[in-house]
Amino acid sequence: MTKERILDAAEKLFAQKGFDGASLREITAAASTNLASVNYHFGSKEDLIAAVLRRRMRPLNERRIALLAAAEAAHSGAPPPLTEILTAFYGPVVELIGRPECHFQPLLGRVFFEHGRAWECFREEILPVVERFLAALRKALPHLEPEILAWRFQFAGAVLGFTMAGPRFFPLPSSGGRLTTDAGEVTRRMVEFAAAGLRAPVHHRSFEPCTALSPLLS
Amino acid sequence: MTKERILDAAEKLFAQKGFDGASLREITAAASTNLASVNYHFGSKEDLIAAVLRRRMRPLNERRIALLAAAEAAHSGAPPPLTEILTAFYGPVVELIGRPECHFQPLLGRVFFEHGRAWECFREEILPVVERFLAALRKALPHLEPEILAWRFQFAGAVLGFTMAGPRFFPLPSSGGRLTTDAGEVTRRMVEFAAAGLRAPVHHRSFEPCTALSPLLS
DNA sequence: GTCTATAGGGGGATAGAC
DNA sequence: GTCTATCCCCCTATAGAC
Repeated sequence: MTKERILDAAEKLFAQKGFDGASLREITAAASTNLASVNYHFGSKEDLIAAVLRRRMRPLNERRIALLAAAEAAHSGAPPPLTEILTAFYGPVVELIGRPECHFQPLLGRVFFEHGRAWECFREEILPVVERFLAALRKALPHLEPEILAWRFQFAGAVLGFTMAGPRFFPLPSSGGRLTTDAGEVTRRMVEFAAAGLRAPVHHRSFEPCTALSPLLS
Repeated sequence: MTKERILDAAEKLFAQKGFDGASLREITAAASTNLASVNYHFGSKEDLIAAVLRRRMRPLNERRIALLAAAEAAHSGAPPPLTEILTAFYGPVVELIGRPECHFQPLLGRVFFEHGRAWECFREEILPVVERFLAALRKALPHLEPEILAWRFQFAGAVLGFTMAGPRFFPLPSSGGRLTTDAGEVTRRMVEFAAAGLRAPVHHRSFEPCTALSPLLS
């Protein structure tokens, strides 16, 4: 199917060069078709971007919700452990690493910095998921102020978004070369980091002693 | 100075529209000058991007190193607490929020997804800082395997990069509207999240029970 | 140092044949 | 559905006057 080939090529090139950086010309060339086919099948470049995002996000988000519901059901009413909630959120994305034909992961980080159709589409797709997971987290962490929980879930999302762009600080000379890309391993590391972060004690107004740094904290 | 006006306009427009999305035409128009002045002062668009990044990153990174050194000195040899190390890393960036003429923060997230000169320049500037902070963290967390520490510091960087793009999941209906943008408050929340994440217990191979999710973890 | 003018290429969109 | 050809716009870079 031409439509699928265009989506595949667009996903790959958008991931490599960004939404602005990849032209319809190179996308259609990579898909072994012509410029006009994009407008025939999708209408415009912006609509193509939205289609690329939606194709992956819809099943992804359904799986997230299903995993969360399964975790909740397994604990029959009691809130599931943070690790399970976070695994339901991260896991379906990290799984994509194992699919060589899928180049969606870097887009997941990029959309955060977009302002047009790409962001609107992503926001539409992700908002119900965020609401659903925030509700589960509120039950698991009832002592946390909603605003602090909201910040911390944003942080947890950041961990995912950046990790999916590839570990770009590394390899450093001092980190001894490559980092693992095993999906289960990566998920575990993100989950243990974010779970601890979500559970962190809340410091109101100050956590002394930060003597040398106090001017920073007003 | 024309050169400064170009840098200011470029920073603002790059932050709003991305490096590809902002054209030299609109940048020079915003800077009340002409196209040719960019090539006169900087050489090319890529060189302008590098100049925009370096102008902010150099003092920023010097301040990070100085704050870390001060924290280490204040503890006379003993490793400083994680909160101080992280405050030295985050603080100088978050401080920029208070400077309305500075639009550098979103760029800090964007560069992670770039592949050309922008990334090379960012990498050059950030690598010594990463090495320096990793060394400090190794002393503060000597039990952590270097590879796990490297991943976790990457996560800590992700928290910063995404937060500087603005809390884009929010405001959600359920989060009750706006989140604070107070610099000290934001720093504290990032620091407490990341400090807990860095200190998290390490789960090798599995953290049961994740019954409903076990297929995810291979 | 600053400008105008233009070269030269590449972009998205579309008309119209097949 | 698919293609070629083309329109028209905007891009970066540069030459050359002042």
